[in-house]
Amino acid sequence: MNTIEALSMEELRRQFNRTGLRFTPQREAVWRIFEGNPDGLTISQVTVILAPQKIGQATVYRTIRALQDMGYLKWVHEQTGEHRFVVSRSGHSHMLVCRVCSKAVECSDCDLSVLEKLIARQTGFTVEGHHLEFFGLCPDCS
Amino acid sequence: MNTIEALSMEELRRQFNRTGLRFTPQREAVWRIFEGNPDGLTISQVTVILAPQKIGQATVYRTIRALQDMGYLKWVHEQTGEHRFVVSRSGHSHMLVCRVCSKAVECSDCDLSVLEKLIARQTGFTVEGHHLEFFGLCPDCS
DNA sequence: TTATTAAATGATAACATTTTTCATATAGAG
DNA sequence: CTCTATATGAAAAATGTTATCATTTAATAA
Repeated sequence: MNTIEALSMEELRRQFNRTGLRFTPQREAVWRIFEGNPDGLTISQVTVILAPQKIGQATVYRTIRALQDMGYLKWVHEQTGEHRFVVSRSGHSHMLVCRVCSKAVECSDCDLSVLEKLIARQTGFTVEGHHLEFFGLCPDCS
Repeated sequence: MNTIEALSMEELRRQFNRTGLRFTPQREAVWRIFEGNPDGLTISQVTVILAPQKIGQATVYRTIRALQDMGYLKWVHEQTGEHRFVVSRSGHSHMLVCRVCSKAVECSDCDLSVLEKLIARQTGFTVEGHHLEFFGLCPDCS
């Protein structure tokens, strides 16, 4: 579903540097965790995984926020209300989450522009964007 | 936008009782707060408003959760990450939130069924539902 | 390479949010 | 009116997030 090729570490470093941020071993470690877990992780999960490497939770929070700001991570809602963060390879996209196994896939060809125009006309709002999340059952859990 | 008539207190009481829950003065007070604030409130705002009436925050939490489970409240994201709860009078609907003044309106004629079918075909998922939130500028803030 | 410096780190504290506990009160049913 | 399971409120506990600050270090430029 509209997947662009994997991001190289050097590319990611450039993305960080472009905005005046530094690409540290800790940040690389956080990114690797997400790359290795396509269905996403909560902040607390990442914190636990990286604790043995002595990477503090403050760093995890800061890095996830940075990756999110750069558009490399998207979040979806957990049933618990917690946020789970998932790697996003396409630009703007929506998440589709399995209610049972929490598998998450990205779908980016969902065109809501027609809907946005309709809503704009009906409400008088200037619609700037949206957050859309689908949930259901993945093929394995169906 | 597809608004059904206001919910009477007796009706709300029946809804509570139907699920084995009790309709208490505290729960009525919480509901009244939401009815009087169409743009919604965060939990902490409700807590502050009801503090003089000596309604504990635990009760606020419990009541909001119940109202949410019954479908009478929907939440939208605050820029802070906090949830703001808004009365929902139509069955399924989407929220449209102003980035500046936080005005929130509901729009329920957004038909995503076509999109859901498309996604189902592309991913193999059984799509059960979605959460959709629009944001932008309300007419006053444009 | 090396020096410089602004940003990042991690430990801790501070803060905020949410849930639990439990003795007491009370809504709803009979 | 009585009875009982549920709700309440106050406080504590648990959980989640942000801020602080001395120290380290990535990136830049000499």
